Amino acid sequence: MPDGIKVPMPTLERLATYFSVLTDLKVRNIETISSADIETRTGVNAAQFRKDLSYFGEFGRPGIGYNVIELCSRISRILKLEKTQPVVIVGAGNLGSALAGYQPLRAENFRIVAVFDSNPRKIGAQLWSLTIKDVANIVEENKTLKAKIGIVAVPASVAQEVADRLVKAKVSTILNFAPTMLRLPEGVTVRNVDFVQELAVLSFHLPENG
Amino acid sequence: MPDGIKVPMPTLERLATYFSVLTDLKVRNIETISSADIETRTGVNAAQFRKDLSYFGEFGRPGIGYNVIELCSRISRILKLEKTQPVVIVGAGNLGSALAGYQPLRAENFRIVAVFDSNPRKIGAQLWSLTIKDVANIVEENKTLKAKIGIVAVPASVAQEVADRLVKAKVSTILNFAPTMLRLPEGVTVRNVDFVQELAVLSFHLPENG
DNA sequence: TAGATTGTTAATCGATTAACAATC
DNA sequence: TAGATTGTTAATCGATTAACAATC
Repeated sequence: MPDGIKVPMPTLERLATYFSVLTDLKVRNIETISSADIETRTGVNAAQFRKDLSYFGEFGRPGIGYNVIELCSRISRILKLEKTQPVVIVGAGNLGSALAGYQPLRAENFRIVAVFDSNPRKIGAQLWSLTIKDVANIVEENKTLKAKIGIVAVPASVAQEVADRLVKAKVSTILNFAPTMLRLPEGVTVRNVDFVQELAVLSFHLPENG
Repeated sequence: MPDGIKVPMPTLERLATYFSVLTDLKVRNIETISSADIETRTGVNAAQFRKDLSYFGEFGRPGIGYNVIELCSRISRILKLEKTQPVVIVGAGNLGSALAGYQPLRAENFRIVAVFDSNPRKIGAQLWSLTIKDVANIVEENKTLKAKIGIVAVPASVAQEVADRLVKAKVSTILNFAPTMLRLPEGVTVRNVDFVQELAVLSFHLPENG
């Protein structure tokens, strides 16, 4: 995987899609696929697929296609999904709790290792197999947990504060569910998931009457 | 709002962001803003902001800027957020439950009017102020509910089946949380939210060692 | 009037896709 | 060899941004 070239964000997002489709094919014992197959299964143009892979090297054999197992494992390596990633969640409300118990994350090698909250009523309570911890101790706690991925599942009003704490706790990538723009230092990657925004876009597409 | 011109998807997404920022400014009694202000608050380039608005008409005054209240209400109209939108959720698991109780949706004029599930243990149970209903009856139920927006919060294995039912129930836009590509008829809009994909992209950005 | 800021055009940038030589 | 399909180049498409005349 030649580095130094910047990979377009859409390519990375599609890579995750390919991985999920390939995992499925692997389970179903399908050995080989072509870029054309990928197109029918994902809607991504075949040339797009090949181009996406080309950022990371050569993966297929002309005339034959791609070996499912090999391609799957190479994408896994590119996305750093081979080893289990510890993840911390801040916010033990409905959303944080749902995420903590979300099975597909575990299936994909992400392990929720701690859930933090600031509410004294929640601290100490059990959530799935975890004990909710005081967010005030996150810097200390993460010295042993060593999570590099953090999830912000708190109201917008306290999201920046929580994000700052995560950065202090040496978390370097953040998935933000609060509908607010986080200001973060260089080197920290954020992705925002905004349910209201998603629904607003759908709302725009609603038929005019009816 | 001259129609017939296709609005880029990124523009629509940013429109929702502007709306949320403007709502906040309105509450804080700020009367006027410039595109440069928007840039500092959202990170969106000032020219981009003006271009985004230009798809829908003229909104500001040269030399002055934009009236917060007016701009807010016009974006609200563009995104069809002025009147309350009924929304149905299929899937009363952790995620569906969290979404049903998610306050910011309500604040933005989306009203969860029903939650459906297929599990007999869940059907009839209370969730917030709603009674969980049998998904088998969704077509019938939605004749009175008249929801045009549906949320799919079920496992990937049954997502397509659920989406088909939603379409039969005259839902025309779907927010899909299942990590699978839904095949839907022309005229039905889908947006996918994939937590695993989000984390996979973050995973890619993780520092090589540490 | 001078200063600020819009709406829009034109230039730039980047991502998608078609086409094809290389190769299995 | 003939047919299939890759990896990559070049053409196309679309989105972002800089620049500026219009205007408050």
